[in-house]
Amino acid sequence: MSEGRSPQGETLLFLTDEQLRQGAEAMFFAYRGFTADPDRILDGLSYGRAHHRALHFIHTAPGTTVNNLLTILGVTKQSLNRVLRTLIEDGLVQSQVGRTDKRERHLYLTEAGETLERELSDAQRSRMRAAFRDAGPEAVAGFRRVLEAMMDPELRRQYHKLRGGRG
Amino acid sequence: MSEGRSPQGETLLFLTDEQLRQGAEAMFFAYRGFTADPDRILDGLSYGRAHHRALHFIHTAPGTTVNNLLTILGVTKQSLNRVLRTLIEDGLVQSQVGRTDKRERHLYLTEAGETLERELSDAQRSRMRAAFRDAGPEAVAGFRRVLEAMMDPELRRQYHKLRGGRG
DNA sequence: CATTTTAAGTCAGCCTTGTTGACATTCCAA
DNA sequence: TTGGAATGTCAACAAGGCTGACTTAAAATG
Repeated sequence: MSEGRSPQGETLLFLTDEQLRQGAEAMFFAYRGFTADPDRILDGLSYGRAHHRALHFIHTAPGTTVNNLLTILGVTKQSLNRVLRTLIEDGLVQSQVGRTDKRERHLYLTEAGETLERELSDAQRSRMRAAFRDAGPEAVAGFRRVLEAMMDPELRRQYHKLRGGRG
Repeated sequence: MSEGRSPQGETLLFLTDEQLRQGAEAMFFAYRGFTADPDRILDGLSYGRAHHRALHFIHTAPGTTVNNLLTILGVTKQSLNRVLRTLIEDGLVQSQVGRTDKRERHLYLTEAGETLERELSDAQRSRMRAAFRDAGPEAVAGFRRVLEAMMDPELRRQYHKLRGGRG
């Protein structure tokens, strides 16, 4: 498809409504694939996708506060609390009172939490690895560029913050 | 397959666990953006994301049967039926008994249905258009290549079937 | 010091959207 | 004529969102 050599003069075929519609459907179908493998694992346990997301981001940002996690996940504290409570009860997540500000709780994965997080992430990554490999490095770069441009500015900020120093 | 200049010798940095994790987070944040605009419109009406999906795919594949739509959406007939019933009651979707096989129902958008579908899709597309434009045609091609590689084979088949003749 | 604000947690109730299971109807096809 | 497929419907349930109201503790601020 259009290898845009000429930003001005070209037909911009990739911006037609039909192309955009196709892109939307690709997002829909791909997201299903993206969540399918960890979902299968979670089905066996008494957890859902919400638990996976919490584990994922606590792993990524260990010591994060509850408030910070709320912002990242984009849910209410009541929703998150329901998930977090079971994870803490089950010994997958540890909540630690803040040292400088004792109102805050800092969240960490326990060893068991890390183990489950790894199992879920491995399942998810193996599909992504195959997709990335099939598509090649340049496609992956484009993939990321488009996804990033699609985010809300506030979420993009969060995204960069998470990857800061690691990316 | 891999575009790479040096399939063997290169570091394959884009396949490290950290890079894959970053890709997963990009998917998560971008999908939020992807659904945000139509969701805002739906909030006002008494509809949800499920209604949007039904409208979208009936628009894309007019005359589709219920069973076909079930496969595409990946939900149970009971779930779809609940959504479909309200759309039909509200005069957005028309269900037509099949001519050759009278068990089947063929689904079409009414004029009102087309109007709402367009409103929702326009909202979604305007963000995608901006993202595509920002990222450029080559990035968009990569974006689509990766998404397609991420789909379940059965869904990829559905995806191609939908775009057949149009894509 | 008194007051206000912030962080977190909790309770109750509601909605959407997914699920199973059971069952009826209609109609094609062997 | 009978079996099976496609559809529709009813009931019940679960996950995971939401709002609103309220408490506790601690920090920040006047």
